[in-house]
Amino acid sequence: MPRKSSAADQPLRLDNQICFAVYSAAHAFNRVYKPLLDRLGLTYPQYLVMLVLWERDDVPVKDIGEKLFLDSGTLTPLLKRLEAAHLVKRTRSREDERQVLIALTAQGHALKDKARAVPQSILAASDCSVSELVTMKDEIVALRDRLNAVIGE
Amino acid sequence: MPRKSSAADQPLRLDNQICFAVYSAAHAFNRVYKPLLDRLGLTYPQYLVMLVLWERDDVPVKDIGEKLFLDSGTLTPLLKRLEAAHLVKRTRSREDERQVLIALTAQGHALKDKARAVPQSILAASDCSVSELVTMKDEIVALRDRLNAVIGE
DNA sequence: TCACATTTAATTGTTCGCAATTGAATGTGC
DNA sequence: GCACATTCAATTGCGAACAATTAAATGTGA
Repeated sequence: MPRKSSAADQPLRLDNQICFAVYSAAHAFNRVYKPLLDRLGLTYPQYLVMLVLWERDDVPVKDIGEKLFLDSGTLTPLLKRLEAAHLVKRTRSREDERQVLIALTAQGHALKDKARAVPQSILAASDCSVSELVTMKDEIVALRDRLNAVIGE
Repeated sequence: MPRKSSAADQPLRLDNQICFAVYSAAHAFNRVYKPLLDRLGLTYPQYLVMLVLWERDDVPVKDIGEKLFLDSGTLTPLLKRLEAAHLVKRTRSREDERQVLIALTAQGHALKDKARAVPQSILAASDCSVSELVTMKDEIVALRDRLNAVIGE
């Protein structure tokens, strides 16, 4: 027999869960990005790595991982694919042979100009004012940082 | 030579992108959920499927996919793993042989009680009032729905 | 110096997520 | 009734994401 929906079930309802809101919004973003990034020959995580490198070049894998909250298990194969696409170069550091430094190639640098169109398209798709998005972004980042703080315990 | 940071670069800065806020928050949630869901023997996407089924049982794969924004390529293997864990049963519909109906087993139903502890722990980890979370959730859902509307064009 | 811990990438194995394709079942227009 | 399109799940292949392990380089303490 079907059970009656009870007040005790409310916290378990899908629509009440902020995590699902975030999870499904992340996928929605991914789907909006897909056609834009296809033109650049990048996946979304690859695009994030390129964003990091466009800000600062010649950094160890670890630094990229800290900025994106990703580990080497994710980044190593991703960076190898970027290298195969001639966008980055991977070289062992002279000072510390454990580190692999990631540097942009000329092609990698050049891609930045093509990438400038992307945030504009995303803004349009969001159908939202910049100030609203900035407020939301800050709230989500604050939540993320509180969650990450709990993990480190 | 290193290029000077310019105003034109601002939209490309990682910290300015709401999509990265959402993306990284989703991963942070995942990491907080991990130890909680390990006790239930579920991954996070599996947990989402169970949330759907706890609300309504005996539904075709497609219905689950519409609620979670996932397709059969993701759900079919996931549901087979849930079946292997004796939490659901997959049977072809009599009325429409194309459909596979997903029903909870007794174990699957029983797991709901153990799952009630999860949202409480997440709320605690969020370190945030319920009303704040509800507001954020509604904003994020609204954004997600606008993004999804663009995709369907 | 030498044993030991720490740091850093790489590797392996499992699970998502999705595009593209396949194949069977169903619905439709004529 | 029959060709045709549509619907639905399954499959295949690729790219994340992460846990756990490995291996090499570096740092530290006695």
